[in-house]
Amino acid sequence: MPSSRGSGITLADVAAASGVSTATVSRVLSGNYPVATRTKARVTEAVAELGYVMNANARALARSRAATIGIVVQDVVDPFFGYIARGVERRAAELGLACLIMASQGSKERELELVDLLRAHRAGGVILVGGSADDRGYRTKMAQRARALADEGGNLVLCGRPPLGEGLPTRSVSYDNEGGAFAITSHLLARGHRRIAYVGGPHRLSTHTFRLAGHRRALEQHGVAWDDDLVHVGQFSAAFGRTTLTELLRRGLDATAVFAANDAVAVGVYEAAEDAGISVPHDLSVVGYDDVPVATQLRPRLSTVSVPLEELGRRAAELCITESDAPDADSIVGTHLVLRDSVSAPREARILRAG
Amino acid sequence: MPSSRGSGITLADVAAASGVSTATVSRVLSGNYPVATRTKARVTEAVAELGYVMNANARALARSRAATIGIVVQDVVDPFFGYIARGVERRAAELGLACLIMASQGSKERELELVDLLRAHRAGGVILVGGSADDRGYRTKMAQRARALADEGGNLVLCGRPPLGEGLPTRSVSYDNEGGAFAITSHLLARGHRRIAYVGGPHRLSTHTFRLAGHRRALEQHGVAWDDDLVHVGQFSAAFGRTTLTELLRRGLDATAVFAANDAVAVGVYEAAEDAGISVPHDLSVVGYDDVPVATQLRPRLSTVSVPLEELGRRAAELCITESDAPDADSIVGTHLVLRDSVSAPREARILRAG
DNA sequence: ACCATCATGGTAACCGCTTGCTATGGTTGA
DNA sequence: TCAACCATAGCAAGCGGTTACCATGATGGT
Repeated sequence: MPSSRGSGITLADVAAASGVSTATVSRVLSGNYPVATRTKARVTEAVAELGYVMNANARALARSRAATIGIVVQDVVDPFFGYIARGVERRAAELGLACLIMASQGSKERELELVDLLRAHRAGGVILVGGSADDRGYRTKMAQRARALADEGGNLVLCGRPPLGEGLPTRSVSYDNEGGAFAITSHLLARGHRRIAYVGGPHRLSTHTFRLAGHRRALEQHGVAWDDDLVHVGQFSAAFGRTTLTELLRRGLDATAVFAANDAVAVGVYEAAEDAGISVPHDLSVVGYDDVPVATQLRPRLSTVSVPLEELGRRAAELCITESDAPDADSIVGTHLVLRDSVSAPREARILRAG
Repeated sequence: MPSSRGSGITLADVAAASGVSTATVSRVLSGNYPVATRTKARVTEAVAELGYVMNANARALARSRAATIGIVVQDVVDPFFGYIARGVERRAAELGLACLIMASQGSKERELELVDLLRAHRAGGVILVGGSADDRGYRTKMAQRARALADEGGNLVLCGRPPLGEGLPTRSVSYDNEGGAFAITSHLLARGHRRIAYVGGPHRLSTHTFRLAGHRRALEQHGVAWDDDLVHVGQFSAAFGRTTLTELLRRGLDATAVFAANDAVAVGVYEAAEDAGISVPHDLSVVGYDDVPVATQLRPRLSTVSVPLEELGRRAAELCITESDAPDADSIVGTHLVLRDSVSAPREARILRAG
C-alpha cells in the first residue's frame, strides 16, 4: 500500500462547513440522537457537498466493534461455499455490514489463524462454513477462540457444522446432513438397489460423517447388510470421485448404485463411468448431495439432495448481529430430494468392469 | 452486533505484562524499529501468554490505511468472478492483507456505492472486477471516486476492464478479450463455418463489446460478410443462451455455428440444442469463452478461450500495494484457445429448426 | 413572574495503536 | 578522562470518530 498519509475529509471538516460541532455531525450520521431538522439538513448538505465518507476504522475503534462480519470458507470457487457466501454477502449488505472473506483451503491450522485475524478486525461475527474436523486439539483451540471472541463482544457462528461443545458461546445454523443422506439412500433402496457404494468425504469431516451415518441408517432400516468394502473415504472432489470409481471398476465393482457424497464427487463418478464405457443410469445409478448447478448440467441429470445454501448463508449473517441470548440461536434448515434422471432400477446382479 | 463493549486485551496490557512501554510492544509487533533481542523475547512471550491479538481498526486508524483490500464483483457464485476472487484472496493472504468482498449484482449505482464503502474502510486498494458499463455519467462518477481514493492514499485497480480515462490515478490488469474472440472465431472459420451466430453479453458492457469486436475482425479478415441478424445481445447467462437459441431455432436458424459470448451462455445453448433435438457438434458447432470448469463438464466438451482468471486476481491484489509510480501499472495477460469437442466442420448449408 | 422540564447542541475524555522526538546508559576514540 | 555516538526505550501527540455529561434557551404549569 502506498505510504502517503492521504488527506481525506473528516468529521471536523463537515462540522466546520455546516457550523456545528463534530458531536452533532456524528449524531446526524448515526441517527441515534435527536437533532433539529434544520441542523440535520445543513449537515447532510455539507456531507454531500464535500463528498464525505466516514472513516470506518475510526468508528469501529470508538464503538469497539466494526460493522463487518467475517466468513471463512474452504474455497471461494466451490459452489457449495459460493452459494453460502452469496447468502452471507447479500444479507450483510442489506444489514449495512461489510463482509471479510477468507479461505482456509481446508487446513485446520489456517482456520484458527483466520479466526484470529477476524478477531483482530473486531468483526461483529465470524462465520465458519462447512464441515469441521473431528479433532480434539482443534476443538479445544477453537473453543478458546470462541470464548475470546465472545469476550470481545463478537459472535462465532457455525454454518453447516456441529456445535463445538456444551456451554460455549456460539450459535449455529445447519441443515440435516444425516436426514438427507437417509432420504436419498432410501430412494435408491426403494428402486431396488441393495449394493450401494459410498464415495467421498474426507475422513473425520463432520459433513461426511453425518452423511455416511444417514446412509447407514437407511440401509439398516431396510435390512440391508452393512459392507465396509463399499465405503470409500477421501475427498469431496471430482478428482477423488473419478480415481476412486476408476479403480473400483478396474477391480470389478459389485454394486448397482453409487452414492456420491457430494455433487462434485458425482461429476468424477460420471467421468469414470464414461471412461469405462458404462452407462448411467442403465448400468449404474448415481446420486449426489448438495444440488449445485452442475447437477443439472450433467447428463443424465443428477438426482441429489437439495440444500438451501443461500438461505443458510443469510441466516448465518443474521446470527452475527443478534444478541447472545436470542432464543433461536441454533437453527436447522431442511433439505429435500430432487429426483432427476440418474437413478433407475438395478439391471441385474453382476460385477461391473471397465470396458 | 451485541452492544457489549468487550474487554479484550490491549497493547497496554502486553506492555504491562512485559514491563516495557506500549511503544516498544508496538515496535516488536511491527518489526520496523530496532528492539533488543531480550526485550523482544519478553514481549513475544507476553503476547503468546495473553493470547493478544492486535486491534486492526486501531492500527488502521493510526496508520491511516487498513491492511485490507476490497474487491467488487457482480456475483460471488459465478465462476468467472469466483476464480478471480480466489486469486485476489490468495495473494492477499500471502501479503498479509484481509479481503473485503462485495457484490454489485451488475448494478452500476450499487458499484459506485460499494466503492464508497470500501473507501470508508480505508482499504489499501479496491479492485473492480469484470466488464464495465459504457456510460458517460457512470464514468464521470467513477473517475471522481478514483481521484478521491488516490487522495486518501488508496488505489483503484481495474481487473478485466478498460481504463477509465486519461490521467486518472488507476492501475489495471486485463486480458485480451478482443484477441481471444478473434482467435476462436478464426478457428470456426478455419473449420469451414461461414454463418456464425453470436449470442450473449449485455449491451454496452465492455467485455461483450470487445469480444464482439474480435469476432467481427476475424470475419472481416476472412472476407465473410457481416450480418447484423446473427448477433444477439442480452446477458452473460445460461438462461439467456437457452431462450435465445430456442427462439432462433423456432424461427429457423441460418447458421452452422454459434459463438457463445461466455461459457455460461454456451451451457444454455447446449440445453436449447438438446431440447430441439439438434446435435452438437454434428448439426451445430458451439464455442464459448472463459474456460470455466463447466466447459469440460459439458458433452461434448466445449471448445473455448482460456483466460488465466486466478492469475488475473493475483496481479490485481498485487497492484493494490504497489506504489503509484510503478512502471508496469497496466498489464495484460494472455489468453489461449482450448480446443475440445464442440466444433466440427459444418454439415451442409441448411436452416436448423427445432424438432 | 418564576422555576421545572425539555429539546438541542457542545465539551472533552476516551477507543487502541503509531511514531516523531527526546532521554539514557554504554561504547568508543582521542 | 571526556566528548561524541550508538543502541534502545519512553513520552506524548495524534489518527477520526463516539458519547457521557453538561450547558443553554425555550416552553409551560401554577
